Amino acid sequence: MEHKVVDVNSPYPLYRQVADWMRENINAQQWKKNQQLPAEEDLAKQLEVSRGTVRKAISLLIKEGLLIQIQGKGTFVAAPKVAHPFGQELISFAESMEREGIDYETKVIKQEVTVPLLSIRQKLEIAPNENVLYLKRIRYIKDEPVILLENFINLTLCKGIEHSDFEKNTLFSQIEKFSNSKIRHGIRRFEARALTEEQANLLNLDVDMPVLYLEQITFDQEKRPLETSRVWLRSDKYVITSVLTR
Amino acid sequence: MEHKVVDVNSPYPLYRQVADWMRENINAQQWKKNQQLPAEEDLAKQLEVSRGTVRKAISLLIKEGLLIQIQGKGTFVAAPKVAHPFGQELISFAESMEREGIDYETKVIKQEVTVPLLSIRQKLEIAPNENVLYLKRIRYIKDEPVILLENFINLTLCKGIEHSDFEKNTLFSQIEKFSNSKIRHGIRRFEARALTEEQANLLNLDVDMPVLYLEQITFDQEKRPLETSRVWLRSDKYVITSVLTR
DNA sequence: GAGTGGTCTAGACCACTAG
DNA sequence: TAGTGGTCTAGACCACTCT
Repeated sequence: MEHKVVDVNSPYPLYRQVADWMRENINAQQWKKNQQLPAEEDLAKQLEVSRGTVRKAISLLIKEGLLIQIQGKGTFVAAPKVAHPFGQELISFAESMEREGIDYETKVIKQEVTVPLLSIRQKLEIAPNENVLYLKRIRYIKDEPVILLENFINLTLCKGIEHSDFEKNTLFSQIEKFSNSKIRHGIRRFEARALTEEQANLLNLDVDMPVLYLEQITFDQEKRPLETSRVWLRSDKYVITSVLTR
Repeated sequence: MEHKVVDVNSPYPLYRQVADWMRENINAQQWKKNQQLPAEEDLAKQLEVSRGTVRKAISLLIKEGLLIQIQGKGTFVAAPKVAHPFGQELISFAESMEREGIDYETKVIKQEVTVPLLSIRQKLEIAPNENVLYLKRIRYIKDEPVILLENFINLTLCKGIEHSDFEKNTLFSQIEKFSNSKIRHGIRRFEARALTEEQANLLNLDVDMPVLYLEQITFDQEKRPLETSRVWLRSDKYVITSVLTR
């Protein structure tokens, strides 16, 4: 064997290292569609971890829609590739596109420190005099506008973030850097919306074209709201799929 | 103590029994919002199960959005009640409404055995001569139409289901009964759509009102497609929320 | 330092699938 | 019957939070 898959000295937990290794095997077609994986016990022996650790890694990839398990038969690479593993894992659009290997560009339309409206203050649980960073961006795929994003970032928790370059860095990475905490969970709410004229222009769509609209609040490990955002998605260009289990 | 929470002779796994007991405690306000739960170790001792079983139960309720865990602090009842725990668990609209205690009615508009179009056949992986049950229903909440559903059910796998009464029974329950298998996972795809005139009439909306549209395929434990459906949701009346973790 | 959740192990037995 | 995943246990140690 070339080199060990898992490294006990890594800052990442073993099950995450195992999952990353498996995801690589799938992406690189080492493990092909519908192919059966080695038994959990065998993988555990090969990687020199316990079966529980292998199972935890597998369960992550099942959530992502990459693997399927059938009792008595085995573990298999899932056939349909999921466009965006949306409903399960808190993942930014940037992270999702990077994981899928999609090239995209981000254009910042507005970036300013401001005092937000009540509805935003309530979501961020801040006082009337506290500032937020307002960010308005467009994401392009193949030079076509696909996502329009408005973010309101809690400046009390993310001091200094207002000077970041959001065309080069993702919002999540900057939030984790400046808030000195970890993004842990989020709430997303889906709706269908019509576009305003300005938004339609930005997304290169007709005004009465329906788009997927979602509102999101992102929290840190202490359940403090770091950010809230509104997102308009061209569902003709960017599909949101979710794999659910029972 | 009145009686044991878990029963080793039950057909349900222990972690599910523990999760059900916890959900009951939350619903009955025995455990109130933001309240801290006993430590995992204490719960395990009290319920006479291992800590791993308690952790598995807790992780289920975290997926449902009912609990929150913070390392070093504890496990807490989540504050915001989620409208529809959508993105995580494969759950039918009927099940979700029942769990939330929402009263609803179902009206069957059409129920017929038919040979479907190619796109449906592909989703259900059936031959050109195989029949499906086509079902068109509307769900009402407080006498207002909220959800329009079209289902195509694999009749090869669910023989006899075409005579069921779908105003009295949920689709999932009938599928599991007639297919003699268990629904295990599903794929959902979100879009925004405008309504046709007929659909607008059925949902009591204007034609150009955007609605949330979703397509779904439901599979059994062997990954065979049992059903595919198209759903139109009035997002002004029925909110889809999802709690995500990282 | 005490208390909490997060990770990991080694081993056991059960339930389901297939030959 | 052999091979697979599903469940469960008991115990260990680590990382984080709070005082």
